[in-house]
Amino acid sequence: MAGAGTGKTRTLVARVAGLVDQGVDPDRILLLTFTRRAAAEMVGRVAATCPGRSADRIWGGTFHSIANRLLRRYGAAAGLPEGFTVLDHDDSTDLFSLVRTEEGFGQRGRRFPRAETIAAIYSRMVNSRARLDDVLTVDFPWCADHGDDLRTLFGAYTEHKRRNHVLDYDDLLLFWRGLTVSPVGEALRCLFDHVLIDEYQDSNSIQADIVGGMCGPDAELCAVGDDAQAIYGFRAATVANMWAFPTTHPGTEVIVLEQNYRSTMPILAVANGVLDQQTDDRQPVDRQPVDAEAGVAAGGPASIYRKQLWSTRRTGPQPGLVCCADEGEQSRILAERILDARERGIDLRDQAVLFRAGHHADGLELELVRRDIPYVKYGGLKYLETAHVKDLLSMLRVLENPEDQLAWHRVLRSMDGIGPATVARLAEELRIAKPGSNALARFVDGIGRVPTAAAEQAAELRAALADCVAEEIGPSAQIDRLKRFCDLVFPSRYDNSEARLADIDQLAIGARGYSTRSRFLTELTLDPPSKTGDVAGPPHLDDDWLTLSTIHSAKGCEWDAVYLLHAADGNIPSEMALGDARGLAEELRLLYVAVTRARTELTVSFPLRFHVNRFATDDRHVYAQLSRFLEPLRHHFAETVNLPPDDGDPALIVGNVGVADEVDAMLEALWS
DNA sequence: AGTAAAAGGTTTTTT
DNA sequence: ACCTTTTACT
Repeated sequence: MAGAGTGKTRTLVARVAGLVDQGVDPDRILLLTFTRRAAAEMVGRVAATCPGRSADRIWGGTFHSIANRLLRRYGAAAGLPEGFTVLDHDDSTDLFSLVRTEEGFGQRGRRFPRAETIAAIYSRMVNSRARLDDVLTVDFPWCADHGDDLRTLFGAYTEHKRRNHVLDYDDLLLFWRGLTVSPVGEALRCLFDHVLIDEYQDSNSIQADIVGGMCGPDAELCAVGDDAQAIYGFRAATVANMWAFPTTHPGTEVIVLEQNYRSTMPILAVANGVLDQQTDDRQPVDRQPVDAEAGVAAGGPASIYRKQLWSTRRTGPQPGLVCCADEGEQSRILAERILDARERGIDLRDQAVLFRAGHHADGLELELVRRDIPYVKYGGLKYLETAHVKDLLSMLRVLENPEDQLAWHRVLRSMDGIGPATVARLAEELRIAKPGSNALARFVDGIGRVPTAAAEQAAELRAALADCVAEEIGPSAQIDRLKRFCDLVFPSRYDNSEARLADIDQLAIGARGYSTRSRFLTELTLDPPSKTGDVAGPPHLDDDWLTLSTIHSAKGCEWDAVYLLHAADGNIPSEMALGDARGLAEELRLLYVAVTRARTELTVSFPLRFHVNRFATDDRHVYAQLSRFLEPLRHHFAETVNLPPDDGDPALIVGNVGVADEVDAMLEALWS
């Protein structure tokens, strides 16, 4: 049980390294982390600590990637072929979309939830193991009318997946859990002597079952987490796993870490002040002061410690609070402060700007570009999610698995004059999804009639696929070859086709590091690059760049100087969380995560004026106030107020003097 | 019958 | 800015 910055990761790494040093076979250690990046880093650190012990053979990864590995090996017991395909989030959304049209929803004059929403409802239901009706009333009340249609849809979706031997992200966990309670379970439990889990507060109940199901009677289990940093409730993660741990696993020893090795006391004062506002009373709070030295408590029934972070870094700059007139002002002031910090010797790489939602950084990005300040943004729209990249990946997937219906649909649909109806006919003629029909060879051979508008494009596609089938050329060259088809198709499909074609070149460069197409594709679905341009390695930026990140993506990271943007009520806490106590509590923890990322300098800013909704074409705005969580902590901050001088642009309102009428009369005179 | 263009709506956060 | 639905056009 470890507070922010108290060395969770270090502890896990040290423990694993210790085990390996004692001669434990690395193969028999399972290390579950929240991201694959974290896994790679930790395994790397262990390997560095004990060289020559093949520490890189540890089973390290996310629940999903380990599930993937185990199911490839033991999936036969669950009726899975070795070569099953994994659907990433977008694929399952596409599949919902496909099934939805097949089932003919939305054609009855009433509006139906968007495919993305349907996928979200489904995933929420599965991961929280709640009944559909409850999920709808609690989390998606605006879709409650469509309960029955959704039932039909979910059935069709599942059938589709099973028939085509594909698994979505949720299935990976469900099948893994299924294996642990099946006759194969015993074999799985024999694989590992040690199971370790990072960020346990963000696991869901299925994952908790898996953890339990993987531990044989002699296995040693070690979980690390901070209940105050639980920020994935929207994904059905539950801190209850952590609280219940001592009960679920009798004989548990609870160790509490409270000393922070990261931040100065002035920053921790804010963090502690945020934490003090936790009111969630489902949370059993054990107020007894914990002896930081001994740090050990009996593992009684779920007990939790209200942590007070402390540090030996007693002094440091006072955190700043900046109140700005509007977003433009906020961007300007922050850019200046960032440059100033760099002057004072804090590299851009040691600074980060954090925000609640991806689009909160839009204004700042403009300002950074204008001032030539290099930055990398984490979160927000991902490179892989852009339409044209998905187009190209679909072509690779067709080559890899000619029975991949989703990929075929996307590829065929991209040509001119081909819509849903023609795609359906082509799928029939090519016998896609009929095992053994080899739709790819049939297509290359010229089977499948296309409308004249698509004739030239289809010919090029057939040729390109034929050139890539043999795989005598690597994935990068295949992408180059397929791009010639894109050259024909993109101009009519996208309005900025040049930029998109350039992206394809980037993708080809990124693929150079992979020996086979299959490796390239698997890597991309299980570990989608988290920042734009990640596929192609660091973009040609200067060596030094600033980090922009959502608070969620910043978990586990730290910087010397941290700026928190848009800290207005309605953003933090998000307007959508105001409804219930659970959501509000999570927003508070989110703020806690944000402020504890800072080592030395912390700046919080909020604009007084912000727009009502992000799609707005008008200029409707409201006047904002500081986040309710920070209001009681104002005395911890050095406050600056930046309001525009009063002389600028006074809103002079006089009555309507009929200018429009005059203009209209003048215009009409031109034709009447 | 089927595609393409235009109109109308849209709940953050992400493995 | 994107997705879904409706309408217009071939």
